[in-house]
Amino acid sequence: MLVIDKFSRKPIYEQIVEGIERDIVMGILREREQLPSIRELSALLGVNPNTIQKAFQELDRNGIIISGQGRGCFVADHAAQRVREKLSARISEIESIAAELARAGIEEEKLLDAVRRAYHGKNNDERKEIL
Amino acid sequence: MLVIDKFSRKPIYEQIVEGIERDIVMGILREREQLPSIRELSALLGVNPNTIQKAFQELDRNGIIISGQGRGCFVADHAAQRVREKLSARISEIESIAAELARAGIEEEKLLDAVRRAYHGKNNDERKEIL
Amino acid sequence: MLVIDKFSRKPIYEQIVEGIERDIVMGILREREQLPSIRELSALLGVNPNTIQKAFQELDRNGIIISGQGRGCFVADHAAQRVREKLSARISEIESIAAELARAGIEEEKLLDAVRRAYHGKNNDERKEIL
Amino acid sequence: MLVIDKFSRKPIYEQIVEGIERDIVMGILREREQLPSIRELSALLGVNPNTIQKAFQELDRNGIIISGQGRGCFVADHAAQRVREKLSARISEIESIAAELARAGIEEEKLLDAVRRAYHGKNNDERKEIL
DNA sequence: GTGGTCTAGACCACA
DNA sequence: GTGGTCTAGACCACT
Repeated sequence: MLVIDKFSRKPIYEQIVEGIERDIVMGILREREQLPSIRELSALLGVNPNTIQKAFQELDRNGIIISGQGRGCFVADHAAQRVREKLSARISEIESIAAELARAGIEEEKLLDAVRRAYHGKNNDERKEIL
Repeated sequence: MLVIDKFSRKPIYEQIVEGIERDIVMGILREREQLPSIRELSALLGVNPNTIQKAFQELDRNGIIISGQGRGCFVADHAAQRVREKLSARISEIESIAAELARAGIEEEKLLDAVRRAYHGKNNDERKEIL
Repeated sequence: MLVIDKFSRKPIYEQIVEGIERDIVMGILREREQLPSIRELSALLGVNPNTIQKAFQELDRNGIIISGQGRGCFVADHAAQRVREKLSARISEIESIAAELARAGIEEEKLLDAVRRAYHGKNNDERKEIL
Repeated sequence: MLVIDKFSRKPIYEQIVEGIERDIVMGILREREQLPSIRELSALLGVNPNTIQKAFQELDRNGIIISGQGRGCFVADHAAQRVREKLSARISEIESIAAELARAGIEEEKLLDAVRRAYHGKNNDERKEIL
């Protein structure tokens, strides 16, 4: 859980943000639960504390965690809900890629299949039967 | 044709690459046709020549244009085809975003609708994200 | 009386200070009355004793409580009066915020309304900013 | 214009954010105008580039400036408007202070006067006749 | 112990 | 040249 790839083009702090959001949305991290401290995570991931701090700051800013001096960081109330909203915004990303492909003459069915594969493919995790 | 937005998040050279690819795939630029020179484009778009240069390099590297030294740049044979192949690769991008949203519990129908909107909706303006 | 919110942005010791001041000014705590001991309060609020200690120090420093060693803490004479003076100082805080908003072109009436709402409105819950 | 106080309790980066916002709302910085580069400001203010960067990042995040690699930072379209909205949010700050003072028995008229002073006092800058 | 800010200095991608 | 990320290491306020 929460592995980061130091050589990815995606900034480390973003990987951390997304990793934590993923843990929240999947229920691995529960609301009001305390997160590992910045220094702890820093040691754990082999990443500079400032980098973790930046990730936490971003999460805090978005109301996904609450952090306070001397107290530590906690998953905020309704965090999962907020993450879901944030993810919903990515739908427009799909729409804009699709529009680009549409213009280039790629068949619509191919894209629809890609989406269906993502939802029904073998790669779906065990959460399906939970919901 | 080929407007660039200096205030977009997207790197300028990338906007140029995509703009030219779009023109090729839509038949506005035809195979073996000569492209404007770097200096011309630079003046036309109000963009640093180095930036145009970088875009052309990228297109050359992908076999979409041929840029011999001194003789100017030409649309490569089968360029449209190659662009289409390149774009097809973006389907997997959609699939991976879809997988992420699936994991977060976003409904499949929302994504399918986004794709359909892109194909059948009016006003498919790719520059939406530019702000 | 005196609930603290561990998830608030406001430091816990500050919440305690303000809570006690509020109780004094509202007559819930009377002058010369003894306050609960640090250990008691600590247990009661689920808060680190050092934090209570810090809050009491602050109150002592401002002459609002008297904390002799070992004998416990007592509400000081004229405590309510001092709290009121301290609060009056916050009027200048309002003035400086108002000046800032004035400079930005916010309408005066909006601020006057905010004040009137605070005095005449229902449901004046200070803990609004807590999230 | 844009002086910072290194010894203030308010973080330097916040002072910079507010200073720039103030300049925007007062029309000193106009929309689409380029800001000084991070390194320039850094030298100018005697502050570490990272600190400036943090301030700019915050402004960017709020859509008040737009910054892009290699391009520099620019005041965003509708920046002044956004700043004004952000400031409007501070009215609730006034309301919550007012509520606190109301509870303590401070007279309403004192607060109203404070607001009026801010709007009609001698401290008002020259922008009054401009609007 | 915790998180938050700041500095110094490096490296990268973009124009 | 520009902004963006990361590291190392310091100091502060809060628990």
